[in-house]
Amino acid sequence: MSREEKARATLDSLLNAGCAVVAAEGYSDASVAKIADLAGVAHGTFYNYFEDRKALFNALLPYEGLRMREKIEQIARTAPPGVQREIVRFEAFLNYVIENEGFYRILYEAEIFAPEAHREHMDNIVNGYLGTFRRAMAENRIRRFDDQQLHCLIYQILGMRAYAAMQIHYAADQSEKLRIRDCSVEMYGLFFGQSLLQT
Amino acid sequence: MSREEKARATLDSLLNAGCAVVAAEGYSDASVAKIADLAGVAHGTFYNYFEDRKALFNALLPYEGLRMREKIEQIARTAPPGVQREIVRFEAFLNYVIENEGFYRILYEAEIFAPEAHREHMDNIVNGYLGTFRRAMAENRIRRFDDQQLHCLIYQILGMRAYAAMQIHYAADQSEKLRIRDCSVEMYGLFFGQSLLQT
Amino acid sequence: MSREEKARATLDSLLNAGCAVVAAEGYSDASVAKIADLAGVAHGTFYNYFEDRKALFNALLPYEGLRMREKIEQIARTAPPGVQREIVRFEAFLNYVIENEGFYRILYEAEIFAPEAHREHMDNIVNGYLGTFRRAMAENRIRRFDDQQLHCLIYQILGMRAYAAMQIHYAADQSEKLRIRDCSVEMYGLFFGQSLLQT
Amino acid sequence: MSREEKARATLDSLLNAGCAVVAAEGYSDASVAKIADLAGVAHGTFYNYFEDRKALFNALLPYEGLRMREKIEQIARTAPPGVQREIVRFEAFLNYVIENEGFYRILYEAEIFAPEAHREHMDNIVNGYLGTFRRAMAENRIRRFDDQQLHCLIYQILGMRAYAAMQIHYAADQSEKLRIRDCSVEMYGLFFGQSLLQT
DNA sequence: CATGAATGAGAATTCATTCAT
DNA sequence: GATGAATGAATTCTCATTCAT
Repeated sequence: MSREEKARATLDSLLNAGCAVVAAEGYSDASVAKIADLAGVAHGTFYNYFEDRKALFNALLPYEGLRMREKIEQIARTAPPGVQREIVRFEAFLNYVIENEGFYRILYEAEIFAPEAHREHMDNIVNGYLGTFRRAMAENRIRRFDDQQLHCLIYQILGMRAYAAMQIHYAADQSEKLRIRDCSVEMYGLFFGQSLLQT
Repeated sequence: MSREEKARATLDSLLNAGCAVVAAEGYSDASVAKIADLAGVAHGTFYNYFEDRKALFNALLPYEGLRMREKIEQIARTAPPGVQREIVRFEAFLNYVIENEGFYRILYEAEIFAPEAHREHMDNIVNGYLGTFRRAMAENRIRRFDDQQLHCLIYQILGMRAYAAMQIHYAADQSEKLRIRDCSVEMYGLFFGQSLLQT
Repeated sequence: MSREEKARATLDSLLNAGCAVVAAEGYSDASVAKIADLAGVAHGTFYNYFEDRKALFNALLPYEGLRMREKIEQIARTAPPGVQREIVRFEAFLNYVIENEGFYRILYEAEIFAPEAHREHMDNIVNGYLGTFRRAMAENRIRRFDDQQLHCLIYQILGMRAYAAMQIHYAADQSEKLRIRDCSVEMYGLFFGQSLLQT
Repeated sequence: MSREEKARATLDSLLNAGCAVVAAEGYSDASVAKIADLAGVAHGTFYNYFEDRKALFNALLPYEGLRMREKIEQIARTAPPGVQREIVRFEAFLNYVIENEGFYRILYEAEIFAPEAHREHMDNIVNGYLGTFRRAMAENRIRRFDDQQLHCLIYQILGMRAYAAMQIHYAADQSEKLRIRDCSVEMYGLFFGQSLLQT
């Protein structure tokens, strides 16, 4: 391995260790010592890669969040555009949460412990939806909304999926998670489908 | 003041100080020292009233959350039962968040820092909605759902209002908060109204 | 011991330990850990008495410096006022340095590590001299100087005694220290006596 | 550039960077990292030129101190030997301090952070004065002193100029610095001139 | 020689909690 | 029951130095 490759590997170790520790114990208990230990590097090495603890925290959500968004979009593209695709997107999100147990904490504690990253993550997602909705409006697939309305709409959509994820997260076992997922998708379709159609 | 009254006054001081400090700085930075100082008692006194720091945290949400729920229901009761009332409830919640700036933190950080209280708070609210919806179904005011569906529905409703609150919380100024509130209520009505009616 | 007395005793322990450690190793190597250990208290206790490490450093010079100034003035008062007394004062200072080995570091490193305290210490001493010289001028015991001149004069006097102290501090052994002291006093008299007299 | 020239250039970079950083932040905060960065070399390169951090510190004072002594002597040679020349020397020193703001720290913190270099610097200066005074005595320009007396005399002279420099260093602005300089020279002449003449 | 990532000992500081008064 | 000094484990972060490339 070249020097550069090694550095990249160390950075990845730290990011992965960061994710693992935060997933397991939350940001609050994710000490630099634990993360460095798990990454297999000296404590000081941490600070060669991150300004401080907060900097790692702010790097976690982009690192994991991008992975999630890509996975979801990849699946979403298999569905026909429009309401149908949005429902697939919702389901894909819930599946991601089910399959990546720890992601829930990384994402939902970020508002508190990695506010910059959280804001950016939110903005990214909101912007993605803005584009989707504007296209849909342009093509007359949904009714018209002004920008303010679109923003409020999107936040409420995000709230639905966030709280569906919460419900799943706190479910007792795997089969309950799956049941909640299916039922949430159904309810989401109910809410979502009828409300946005042309009148 | 009798001994008992004095004790109750001290307890209240601590709870109020706890709310104030958490509202201002978040649970994470709400040290026992700060809370005791603000309450005007010695640090040691804190432990005569709470097992430990976590115990106070878990007491905060019931203390403030009840106040909120009462305020909201009081307003909700002025509206005719059914979809209309639920929309009023939603608006009342957003108004509460606007008027009680610090409450947002007490509530939304509780999932992390006061998980027991948060769970109970959620259960209380969910149960409230369960009753409301069951009555509405019994009276044929809304379509029928089974229990699983009701739970999922309610979580999504809570998600909407939580994220509308988030949007308001991060709004730049008061007038923007009010605009978001009004627009969110409108969107909520859109989602909510059409989806639940009898088909 | 009452609670208050105990607190005072702890504070004294810390101040004395601070002096001892700084005297032995210099401010630079005087860690809070070493000082607390020597004082026989927990590390955290240190911070019940001092804002931070710098605060202790700034407390050291007043603590020791006052002791020195009192000792010197007590001796100086035994001499007749005027040039004679000033020479006694100079000698008393050198004796203090000889007898209080560690004081040299506390005093001369303070310019770097406890700048506020050093500034105040200097001002105190300068003001003391200002008074002395103004009285002497008023009584026609020395020639006249304006304020600017007095300040410059005093700084040079302080430089003499500081560097005489330095010479003593680095002397190989006790007898050499004493020789340097006596000789410095003699030279000081030479410089000092002739220059200030009325012309 | 030959290999040797390049090495010399790197060494100079490090020495100049060392001076700059110490002048700006003091020895205490002059980390190897800052110095190497400013010199434009890798951290590891530092250790090809200096055993350790202390070694650089001990190199700084000779590097800058020599420059100062040469400058001063060059000016001093323009004055007639004797008391007159010594006063010019004193003034030249104060001017050097005024013109080389950062030098004050390099010089006066050296006693603590570069004790070997400081000792040598002092010895060099003391020896310079010893020669001067011995010549002056041989030529009957000043009264006679034995070696011990000469040493004490010289230390007190050095003290005067050091503290005059301190007074200047802490002066509020440039014009005050100049006033203090002029007044200090005057007072120095008073002390110095009358005391050393033949009696 | 130059590089710069890795090291790890050690520094300052915080704070929940205890307990003698 | 109230007090507040004492505790000490834990945390974040720094930096001189090393050494494989």
